[in-house]
Amino acid sequence: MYSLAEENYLKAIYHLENKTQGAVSTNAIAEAMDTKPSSVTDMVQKLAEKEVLSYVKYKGTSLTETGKKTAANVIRKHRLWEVFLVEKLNFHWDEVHEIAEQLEHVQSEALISRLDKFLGFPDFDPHGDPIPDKHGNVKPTEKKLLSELNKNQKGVCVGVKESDSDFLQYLDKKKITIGTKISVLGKEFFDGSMVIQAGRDQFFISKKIAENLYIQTN
Amino acid sequence: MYSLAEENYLKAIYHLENKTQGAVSTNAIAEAMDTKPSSVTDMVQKLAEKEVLSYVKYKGTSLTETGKKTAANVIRKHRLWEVFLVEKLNFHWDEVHEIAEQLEHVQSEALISRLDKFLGFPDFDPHGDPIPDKHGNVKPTEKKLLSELNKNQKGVCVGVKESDSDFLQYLDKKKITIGTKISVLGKEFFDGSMVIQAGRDQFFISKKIAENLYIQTN
DNA sequence: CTAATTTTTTAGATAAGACTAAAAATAAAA
DNA sequence: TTTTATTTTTAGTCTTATCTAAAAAATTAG
Repeated sequence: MYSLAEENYLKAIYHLENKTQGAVSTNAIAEAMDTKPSSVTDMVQKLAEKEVLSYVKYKGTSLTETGKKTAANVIRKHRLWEVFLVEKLNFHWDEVHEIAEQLEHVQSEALISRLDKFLGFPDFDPHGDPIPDKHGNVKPTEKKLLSELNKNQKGVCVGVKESDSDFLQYLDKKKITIGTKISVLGKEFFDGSMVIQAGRDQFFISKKIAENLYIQTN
Repeated sequence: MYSLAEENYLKAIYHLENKTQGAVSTNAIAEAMDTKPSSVTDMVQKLAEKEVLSYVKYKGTSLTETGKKTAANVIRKHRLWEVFLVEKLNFHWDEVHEIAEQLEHVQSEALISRLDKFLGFPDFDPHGDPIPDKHGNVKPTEKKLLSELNKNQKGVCVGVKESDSDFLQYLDKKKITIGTKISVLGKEFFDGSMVIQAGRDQFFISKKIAENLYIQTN
């Protein structure tokens, strides 16, 4: 269907579209893909012919519906494999990205739908990012940083912002993982620090920690 | 390390070496890979430079120790993934080959060793073929066709010769699968038919069936 | 509103892997 | 042992995806 390179371009453009608005610039794609702008121009022209994106010279590109669906499907596969690696093979959150980058390109509808079932139809990957459904739809989620919550608000930990190794070890120690219920017992406006309930433990966390944890509140 | 194409060549040559003796001919490789002999010559010359095989013009090629190890490793990955697909994702024996052809090229030592553990360190793939260990060694096994056994001999079903869809359904119906213990209760020399005990059931099978089932007898 | 700078595109080249057509070895037949 | 047939290799092309260097738009500054 699509080559490995094409899938990677679609994925990168998809992510860039969700990060900023308007058409995606050639340079931005080049940087995201760690390649040269001239290579991007070539590829983008090819993908435009295939109608997965629209491209206007000097103006940038944006994915068509087909392109979005295709990209979301690659991302779906990536995230399902990440769940597999962490849940079944006991990898750590921060070890799975590169492997999933390879697994995401394996072509087989049947494989993915069976994997999905095997994993219990997960909604989020181990970093808390939502897993698109088989039609490429991502259910919009109320994902906020813990630091945005106020006293007495609560939610479920769905991910981290930066998956720094030290930070992940901290979370391990505090037994915070995807799915852990968290409520804000107190918040200090002076420094942004909080007292929270995480699972059945209560403890103090700094603003830096709170700004690195994603919470789903709906 | 090695490209996808290179890995596929090594794998094909490995299989061909085990099927016939002496150097493997260019034409044989071309047929196995469904490509043209001229392409094979190119690739084989490249692989000779990399010292994974030795190649003498017009005389054919044979894998070096490094080449054998590399090929066995790809085959190891292929077979482990097949076990995963059948045991964990409930695919049928005859559906997994193409998917495993893709998965076998995913590069990650850690992934394979964890997968191996997750699957309980299997010795055989769903077709009964032995899984090489991490050093590329295949333990020699006493694999015979059921039709070669005589009265009162027994063993364990380790695979099928031709994985025809009708045949697999027959095995399903008879509850014969990899690991099923089989003993020959009676054998008719006239037509090669047998009465066997398979698991806890006893029944009659034709010569055609017996010639299609691999049994490990040691 | 020109000039300078940045961004983007074009043109031409390269490497991997495959192909076709033709040449060279080897093997088989007469 | 020549001749014929088969196998294998070489030479030259093609495609995909990349690159560098140079040209062309678009932006920003003066």
